[in-house]
Amino acid sequence: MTKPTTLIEVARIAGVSTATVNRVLKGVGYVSADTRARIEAAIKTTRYRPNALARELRKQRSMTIGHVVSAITANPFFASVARGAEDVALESGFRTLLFNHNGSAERERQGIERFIERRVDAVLFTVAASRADVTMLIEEKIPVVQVERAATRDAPSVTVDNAVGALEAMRHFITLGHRRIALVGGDPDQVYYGDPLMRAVEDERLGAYRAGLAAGGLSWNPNYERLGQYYRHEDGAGVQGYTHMRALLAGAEPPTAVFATCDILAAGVLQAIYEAGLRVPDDISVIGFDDTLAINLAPRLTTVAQPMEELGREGFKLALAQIEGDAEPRSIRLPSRLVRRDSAGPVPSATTRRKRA
Amino acid sequence: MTKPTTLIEVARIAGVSTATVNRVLKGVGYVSADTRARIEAAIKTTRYRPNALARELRKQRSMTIGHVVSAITANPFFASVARGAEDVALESGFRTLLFNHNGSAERERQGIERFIERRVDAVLFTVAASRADVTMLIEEKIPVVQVERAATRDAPSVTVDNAVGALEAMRHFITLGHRRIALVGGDPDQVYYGDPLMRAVEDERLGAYRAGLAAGGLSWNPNYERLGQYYRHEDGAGVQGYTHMRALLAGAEPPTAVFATCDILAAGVLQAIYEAGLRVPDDISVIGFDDTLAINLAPRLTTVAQPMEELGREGFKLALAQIEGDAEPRSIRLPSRLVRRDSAGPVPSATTRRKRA
DNA sequence: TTGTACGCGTTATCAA
DNA sequence: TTGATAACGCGTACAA
Repeated sequence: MTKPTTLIEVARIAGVSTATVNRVLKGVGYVSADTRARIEAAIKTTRYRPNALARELRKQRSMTIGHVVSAITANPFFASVARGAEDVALESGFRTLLFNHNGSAERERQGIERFIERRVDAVLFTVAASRADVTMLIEEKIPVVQVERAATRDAPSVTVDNAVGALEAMRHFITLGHRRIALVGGDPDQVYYGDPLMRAVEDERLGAYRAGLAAGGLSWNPNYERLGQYYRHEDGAGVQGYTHMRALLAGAEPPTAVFATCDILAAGVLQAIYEAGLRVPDDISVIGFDDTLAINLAPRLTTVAQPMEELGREGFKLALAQIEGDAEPRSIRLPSRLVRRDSAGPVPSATTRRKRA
Repeated sequence: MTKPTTLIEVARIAGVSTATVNRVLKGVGYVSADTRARIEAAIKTTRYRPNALARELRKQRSMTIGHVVSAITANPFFASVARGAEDVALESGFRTLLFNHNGSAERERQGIERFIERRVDAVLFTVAASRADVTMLIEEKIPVVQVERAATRDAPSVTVDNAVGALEAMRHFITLGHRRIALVGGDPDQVYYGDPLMRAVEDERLGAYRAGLAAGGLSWNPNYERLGQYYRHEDGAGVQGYTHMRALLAGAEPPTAVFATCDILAAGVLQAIYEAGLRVPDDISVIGFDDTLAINLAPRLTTVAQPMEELGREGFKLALAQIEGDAEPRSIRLPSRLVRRDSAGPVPSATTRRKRA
């Protein structure tokens, strides 16, 4: 509350000009050892702290990047991406301003508005709620980077090759002898209103499931494909996966393997299996996606990991490149990969299954 | 990159002074309908955005509060608290600047340093890494609020009454007929170096366990009390609970109920039980603490919930009260409460147990 | 080697 | 009803 000391005050105490104080502060230019000592003493005794607001106003550079995320509480994925971005930003002397839009385009708009007023040097979208918000920033000439999903091709993005890891998962199932493989996943048509760009994530995962089936010589069974939302913001997470799995178990020929395209869905799948008194992977194998909840589930979930922190780190780097005017910032694509843990095992033999029944 | 329009420019275009523009911007004072229209037109065509940096410098009020958290990725608890604080801050026109210290006092120090330079109006600590950082801010006359744990009595805090919910959990176990109840929890002596204030959380939970035992007429069994860290920042979460539960199961008389004082520990407990081929709650009942992972585990975990978002909200309110100079900001204490789901059931009868063995 | 002085964009006081 | 003008705290070009 008592106002902090200013540079002017330090100068007055040391009996020099602000320019000289600034020289010792920045460590540039010539300063006699004598005056330097006096100034340093003054800085110490007054506990002087530079005012970042004034500096940023003067330099026209806020050293801040805004990071819009869906909702840090809805999916640990976002927390990890945010942390990756924060870490690398800090190293470059930047701070990140985090903002949760919680799925609301209106709220996102307000957040962006404040980012602009705050004169952030760039904005990261770890999934924009609305494409309009992204394009608005582009029009304002503010560097933008889209992480995980791109809403427009007019700004660079760092996305994940979802297919590579998903195909690995499918191959794993098939190698283990599974022939009745179900999918519990996000519906490209429902997620983000089926936007042609945003749905790429779901298209890739779903595509890999189907391609994996074909590659294994298995035919596609519509009853084994359960598509919907990942989770709803209102109710608790997991319910979607649970519901899908219940339906699958109630079907004529339940699958022996389930590929859930999100760990939160996988958690629900495990709950339904548990409730049915079945064991994983003895009766049914499960593979998830993301590697968020995976390590905490029982059994420890085999899952397709996304490089979450790296997404954040690369996102920041792309932003920095634009801030510094580097020519043509390109988009980046990172791989996903299968992490084998304990939820995927050999298909139960007919005898095993009979014994258990 | 092209610099944004300034108020001066708007004034020039509208052919008035900055003072007049400011009047219409703020909606105060007298402005003729005619000039108002001209000014509004100028604002619209130039897409003018006020510069928050300049405003804050001038007003000596950053409308920003810093929020130091342990690590938003280590425990979803922190993400929820952060979100609660952000939500209510936004409503009051404040923004929050989030900072993860990741358990490092040194990193926390740097974060604080930047908060000060940024002239944040207050700082929230959702668990400080070092008491020194809290006291430093107090000396700088910057309002501080401690959330979940207090490192010093010299600043207000919003904490949780851990005992009330924990006792409820113990009573629940006892009502269900359990007599062999184990604890898997944080060790007051290890957590935060056994600091007398910081360990209050663990003291309360552990105390409630013992008190609950006594209240149920049960004797305390040292073999049933497994204390340690919650999780380590390096390796994956959950391992601690898993290890503890393995030991418990290997003992002579395994417990029929386990109270884990953190959902992450509970997740590990469930993993060990699952691996042993036992069922929850049929063979063993489990209750967790926090209500973070709970909803996603199998079976859905009965747990003692902390009002996480409310912790954040109240934390901000306490900070705001200090900023506005309200007399004597008091500390606040919120209740915890048992949330019954599917992981706690009646103690298995001797016959049931024999049949299953 | 050191100092002067202006500008960054707002807010707000005081005159007109 | 409107306008000049002085801060806010820092950085820096230029002068001394």
